[in-house]
Amino acid sequence: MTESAGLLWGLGEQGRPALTVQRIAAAGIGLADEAGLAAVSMQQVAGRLDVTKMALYRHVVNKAELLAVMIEIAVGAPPELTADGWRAKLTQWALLMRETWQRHPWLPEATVGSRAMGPREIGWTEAAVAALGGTGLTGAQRMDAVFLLSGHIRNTQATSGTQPWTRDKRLNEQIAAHGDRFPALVAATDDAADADPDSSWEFGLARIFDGLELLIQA
Amino acid sequence: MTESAGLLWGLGEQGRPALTVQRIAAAGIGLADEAGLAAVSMQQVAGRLDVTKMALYRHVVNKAELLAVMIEIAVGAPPELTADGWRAKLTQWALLMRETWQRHPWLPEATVGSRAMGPREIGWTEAAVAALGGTGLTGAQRMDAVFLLSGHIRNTQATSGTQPWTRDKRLNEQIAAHGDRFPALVAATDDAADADPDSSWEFGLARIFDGLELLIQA
DNA sequence: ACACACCTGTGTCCGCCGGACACTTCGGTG
DNA sequence: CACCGAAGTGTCCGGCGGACACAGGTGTGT
Repeated sequence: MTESAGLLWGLGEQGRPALTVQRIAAAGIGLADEAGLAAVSMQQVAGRLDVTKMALYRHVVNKAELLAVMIEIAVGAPPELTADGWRAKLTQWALLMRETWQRHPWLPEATVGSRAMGPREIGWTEAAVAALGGTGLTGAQRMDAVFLLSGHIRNTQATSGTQPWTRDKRLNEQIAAHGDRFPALVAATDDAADADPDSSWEFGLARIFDGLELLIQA
Repeated sequence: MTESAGLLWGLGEQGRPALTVQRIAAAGIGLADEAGLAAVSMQQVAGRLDVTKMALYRHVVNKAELLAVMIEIAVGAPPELTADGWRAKLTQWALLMRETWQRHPWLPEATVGSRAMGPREIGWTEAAVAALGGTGLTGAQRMDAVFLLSGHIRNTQATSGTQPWTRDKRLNEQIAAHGDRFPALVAATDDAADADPDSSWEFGLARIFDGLELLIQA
């Protein structure tokens, strides 16, 4: 009685809404969205919740687990692919995944290496592999195709996977400065000067799909 | 006189061969090769040279510069592509780059993000772009093609870029445990159980080259 | 011959990191 | 009322990158 009365009365000005894994992960995601993955330290996350860093260790066993929960929450529920045909389905899938990764630019960086994957993350892979269902590809080929595609998505995500020499100012300067040593690069970059900055994404996607189509038709 | 005599006499047991950027970078590379990029700290590198960590800062301005020098030395001189035709040339290029990255498994991890590239590293890109010289592709397309290809190399390099769900034991266990939720994955992995572990590499390479060939012929 | 400047390496200090461990505090139950 | 377990805290540790002042030797101008 007394305690439930206390809870009721306390509800209004409840200063501390009780620490949960969800709230901790949300704080970490917010931090990563704003300041990058490197800014996610136990103290920063704790500070954002007005709590000592050690309090977090009551809810996550270590930083890796916090990261895992952050990823699982940030990727969100896997999509339903409504388009017709594997190519349209995979295009839809790639765009959705790209959107998600653009909303959380630290995701590519955080999802490298061997680690525990949550059900939502696996669900995304499931959706892509399922899209290749009626194509006649073997299981290994379907897995490899999804791997190839998602690798490309990761690589064209600016924050982490990207090769710096696509639109890198410093690189272009260096190429120009030592043009005699890199004639092919000078020619290519001159020609590419006013190209769509998103071209690598669409270019790669088209090549991959064309290559897959050739295999499927054979 | 005295000092040259001292130098001569000292030559035999010259305890300290003088710190240079090359020696420092070599120590860093050795460390990274053996224990991974994470093991490369200023103190560890210094310890390997029997020197205080602060001594290193006389030769490199900060850790990022040390990393840059390590990369430039580790990638080595760019190759001469002797094969005939763009496809054979790029295959040769990809294999050589893959060899280099296998010799230094930390390279993929170290070469992400925006950073200063050295002449040797740029030279590798030059070689690949040059291989696409007579194909009729525009400059932007040649750059995008090389970007796509080298992204695939990075992604299939086990240490960093790889998606864990290719041959990950834990993942396969989880798929099996919750098979009802991931029917397409169950089917695909069952079928792929005894596949070549290197299949993703060759699969992706073939798809990319096929896609490029289609574009070049058009 | 001497003083000076420079170059190389060192010691001390700082703030930040992840994390182990022992503690308080408090609410619910016997 | 006594107890227990859960939640949050404080203290400490080793390691990290790096700023800064300093020591020692060596070459050079006077």
